[in-house]
Amino acid sequence: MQKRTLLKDIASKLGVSTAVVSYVVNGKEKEKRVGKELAEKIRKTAREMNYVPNQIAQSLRKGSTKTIGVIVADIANPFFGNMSRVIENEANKAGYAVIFGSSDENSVKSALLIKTLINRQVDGFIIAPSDNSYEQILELHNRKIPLVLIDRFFQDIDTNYITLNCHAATFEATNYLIEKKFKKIGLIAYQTSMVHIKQRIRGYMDAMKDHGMEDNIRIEEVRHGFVRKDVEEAVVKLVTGDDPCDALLFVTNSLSIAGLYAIHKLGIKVPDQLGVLGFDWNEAFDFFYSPVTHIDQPISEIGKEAVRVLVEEINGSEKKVHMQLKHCFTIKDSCR
Amino acid sequence: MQKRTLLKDIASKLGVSTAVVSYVVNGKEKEKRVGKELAEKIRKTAREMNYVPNQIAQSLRKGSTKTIGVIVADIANPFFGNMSRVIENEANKAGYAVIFGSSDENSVKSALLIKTLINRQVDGFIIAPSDNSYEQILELHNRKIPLVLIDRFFQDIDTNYITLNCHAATFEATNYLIEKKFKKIGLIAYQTSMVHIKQRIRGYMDAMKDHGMEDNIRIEEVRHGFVRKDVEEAVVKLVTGDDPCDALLFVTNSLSIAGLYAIHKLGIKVPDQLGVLGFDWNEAFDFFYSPVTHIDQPISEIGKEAVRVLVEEINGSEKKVHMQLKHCFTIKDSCR
DNA sequence: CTGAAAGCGCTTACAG
DNA sequence: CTGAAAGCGCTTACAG
Repeated sequence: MQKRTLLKDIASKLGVSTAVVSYVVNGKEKEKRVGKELAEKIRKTAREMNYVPNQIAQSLRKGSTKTIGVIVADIANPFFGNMSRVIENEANKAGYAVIFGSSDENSVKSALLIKTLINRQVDGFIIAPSDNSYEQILELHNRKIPLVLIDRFFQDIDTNYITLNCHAATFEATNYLIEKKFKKIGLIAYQTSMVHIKQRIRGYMDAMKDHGMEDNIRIEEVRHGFVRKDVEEAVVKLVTGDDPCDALLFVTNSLSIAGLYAIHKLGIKVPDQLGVLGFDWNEAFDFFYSPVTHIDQPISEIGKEAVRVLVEEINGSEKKVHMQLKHCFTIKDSCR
Repeated sequence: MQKRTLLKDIASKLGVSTAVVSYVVNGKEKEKRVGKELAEKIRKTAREMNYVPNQIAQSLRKGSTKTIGVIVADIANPFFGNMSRVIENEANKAGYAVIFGSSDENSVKSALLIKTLINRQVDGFIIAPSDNSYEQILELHNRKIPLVLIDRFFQDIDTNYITLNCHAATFEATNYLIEKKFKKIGLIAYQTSMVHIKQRIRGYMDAMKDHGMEDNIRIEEVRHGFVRKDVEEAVVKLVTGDDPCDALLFVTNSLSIAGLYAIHKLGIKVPDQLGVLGFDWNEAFDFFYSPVTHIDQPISEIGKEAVRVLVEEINGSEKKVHMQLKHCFTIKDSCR
């Protein structure tokens, strides 16, 4: 094993103290008024000896690891995969490394991840909080650990958050379906107490009510961990029988995909027999025989803002940022 | 900010040395023969004061960070997203955290990521090496930094690697197409010097030759960073004109998707006018109007083995592991 | 302009 | 059985 160069190796080679070397390699030669030739000599030797600072030692000394912890539901889900990619890029640009963890919407896993990351002294967190993680987030908040929530938030914890304006998204989507003359619009959502889902449901309900269609409101809530099965049952329930829905609105990426599988299996023709409106983009939407009209989240903007706000809090900002960004609406063929 | 509990806080509260406290919280009370009641008292106090060890300090002292660096081409690509998820789970089980980075198949980014992760003292690497990263991998190898390559490898660097047996995969796929009476089978690959792609091309060529079809070999190589455009041009070139291909074989996930877009756009009917065979699973394959027959990689096994082998090397194993796993073959409708 | 020394929070060989 | 002390590799206030 080729030995790593240390600060003191450079210092002893040059017969100076580690302090000067540290000043120079950290670009503080000006304020510490290190001699010009000495500085040059140190830089040259450092380069020759291939010196790279040990960041663990720096971290311990400075109390900052330049690392952020990111917890999402599942990094293999395209929505979170793309989001993670944006966060990674932005964080790296700002000099931070990122440790990712997937909670699977499970509060036990989430608690474990948070604990692990705290042990590792991350400078802050970006979290898409799972159901039942209220106490965990509250504790981070109380301990004043820099934190930005994404995708979801808690109404009575005053953390930073960057989310979609979910109500506006499903409100517009529902209005669009109504405008396209769909009458019996069913909604498929998760069974959860999380606000973002509640808002999505509320947006749908408000649009229905605005058009005097409250009697046609049909909502099915499915369980995490049983998505494929529950969605299939929900679709069957909503579109078969003697008073079937003529359109379905799904409120997340994974629900949309599971819904498409179910619709495909039932042999129902989209959009002739059934209008379909999805949430978040998924490559598969484009390849469905009737490309899927959907709500698009500004993933890139959410990720960038999350990193920006987090870095500001790490640097001492006390102002809490609450952003609810606007969706985009991509019209394809599935509900014309 | 609620102050963090330190080892010495517990020690001074109990009037003992930090040494004993350290022994107890690390479960070494047996071998250090700490008194039973004292051990119990320390454990209780640690719990009450909510003690969690500062892992940065531990790392500095022990010279091990219990962190691994993972570099893939793009974590937002489903293949690498799923792979990363497996690696994350396995690493966490083994007590390691994971720092991810995406190289975008760019050797400059890759070099930067490796440097950053080395500064951060990761205990080892799992890397899907990008084109032109030969020197970087060689240096890691020479410095004896624990390392497992996945998905790709270099023939003349004796690192651990866990990959697919790529030759076997395209060999079988091509044989399948031939068996289904396709005659002019075109291949779309990346323009690269990486062995895994070369092997995939070779598997196709060998199968063609075995059937005396060497004159029908048609290969197009596209550039990273221009996938959508180049693949479209390649498809046009291969399937139009006066001697068109009757089937196309794609050698990666992203090429397959780009190919499906192009085929869709051209209005070509699959499988009647053109057989299609893809690489790696993608949700979109299932939703293409003619679900895509494809080669499936054992992602879960690759990820698990990679972590297992890496942890063994970190723990001192000198034996290099070279595994080329067998693919699965999923038959759908796109080339019957 | 430069250096000696303390200290970040741990672990562990050593002495008692 | 227990404690005092060194040391991991840095940074930085302080003294000269």
